[in-house]
Order: sequence, then structure tokens, then C-alpha cells
Amino acid sequence: MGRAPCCDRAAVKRGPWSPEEDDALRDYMQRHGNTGSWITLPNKAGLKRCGKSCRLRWLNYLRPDIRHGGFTDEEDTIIYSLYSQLGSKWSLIASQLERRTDNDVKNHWNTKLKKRLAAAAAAFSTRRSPPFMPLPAPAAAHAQPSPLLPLSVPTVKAEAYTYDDFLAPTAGLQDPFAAEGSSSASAGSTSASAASSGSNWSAVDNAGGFFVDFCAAGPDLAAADQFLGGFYYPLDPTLSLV
DNA sequence: AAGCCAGTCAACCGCAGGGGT
DNA sequence: GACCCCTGCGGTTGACTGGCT
Repeated sequence: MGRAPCCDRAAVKRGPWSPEEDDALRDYMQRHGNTGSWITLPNKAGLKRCGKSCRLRWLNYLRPDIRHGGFTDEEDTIIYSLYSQLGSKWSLIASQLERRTDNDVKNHWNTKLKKRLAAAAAAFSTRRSPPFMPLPAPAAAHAQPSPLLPLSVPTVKAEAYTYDDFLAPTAGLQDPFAAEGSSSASAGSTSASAASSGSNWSAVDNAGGFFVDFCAAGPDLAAADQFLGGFYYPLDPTLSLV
């Protein structure tokens, strides 16, 4: 049998929204907000749409306080980083980016970032041997919870993240690439860290990428002091598909 | 010019979970 | 506690577009 549909499919319009429908929904939301339920909104707004469709259209497209496309490198880094810790918690990830929707972040990941990362990891793995972290393992993929997880960062911050929110490891932790025994990896690397830049994130440049380190953080992030891990973020444009 | 293909993104679908009764 | 309703979420689909042959 299956679940009953949320509305009468024969009676509602589906597919792309027309400018007139957008105007009707925008006008209604600006006049009244969504004080009632999404289910009843289409009738009130004079729309022949499912309530869920109205909600999605408003939240992902019509809302005035959102941006579309044009993801910055900084946003990409934040998405990579949060994905490596949280997996596909798109709403959570989007909540950490200013004026981005979960749908936008998800599409951006699926169409660009995932491929870029996979290509970079594939290219990189032919050049180097372990140990290193070629791909951020989604949190959901962990058979057992890592002692490093959960990361406290994403759940508490109200405003958007910046590079500075990815905190430097405690002193004395080794660059994972240094363990390869190649002196060139460390000697030839450059490091952007709290010590050198005043910033509190750490990214060690190795062979065309950055190993971004994470630390545990208290609710205000300022109290972070426990190293949690990190992942490799390749920046070499020659490794990118796009 | 036409057809094909891959990339992009808006929109849909179904499930999970919260809140109310 | 059980049930129902509604919202939010993540996965997936399909229309559209631009580039290539």
C-alpha cells in the first residue's frame, strides 16, 4: 500500500514554478510569514501547490536572505572539513555557512567537491604511500564511533565559520606526512598556523595540498585545546577536474 | 545543423522524528 | 503509551543547458 501522499497529486501543480507562483508565495510570506502550517498555506496564498513544495520553494529559493552559487574557496574548505567530521548532514553544514541552504550545499558537494576530492585523492595516491588521509571518511561510515568524535564544533556556533574556526593542534603533534620518513615533505612544506599568522587554524602544506587539523572545542570555541584529527585538502589545481 | 553527452540545479519523494492529543 | 499530523531532512530524479563531435 505505502504511505498516503501528503496532498492530492491530481489536484496540485508540480514541476517548475512560474514567476506568477513565485510572486504569490513571496507576497504571502512577506505579508503574513508562515504563521500557520505549510499544509494550509497554498490555499491561503491562492496556490495550487503542495504545502511541501511551497516550503521547499521558499526555503531554498525565494527567501530573501540566501545566496546561490559562487561558492568561495573558504566555503569549500569549510564544507570539506565539516563533511569529514559529520558526513552528509547537509542542514548542519549549511547552518555553518552564511546564507546557504542545505540543498545548495548538497548540490555543490555532489556536482563539484566530491569529484574534485576523488580526483585529487586518486592522483595523489599514485604519488605517495600511506600513512595519510586521502579522503574524509563520512562520520556515518565509521563502524565504531571514533574516540575523536563527535566533534563539538558544528552544533553550537550561530554565525558562519571561517578559517579561524578550525583550530590549531596542540604543540608537539606531528605533521602526519613527516612520518613517511621523507625529510623533504617537512622541510619543503610551508605552514599556516596560529604561531605564524595569529590565526587559530592549522594547515600544513605538503605536495600540493593542506592537511587541516581539528581540535576539540568548548561551546565558545575559544577553549579548544584537544587535537581531534584532520584531513588532507588538496589545493593543487592540476589535480582538479574543474 | 543535429545529435549526444555530461554537468548543474530545482524539485520531488519518502522516511524519521517531534509535538500535540 | 499510542496514534496522528506536520515539519525537516537526505537521497534521488529529471529538466535544462552548454560543450563536443
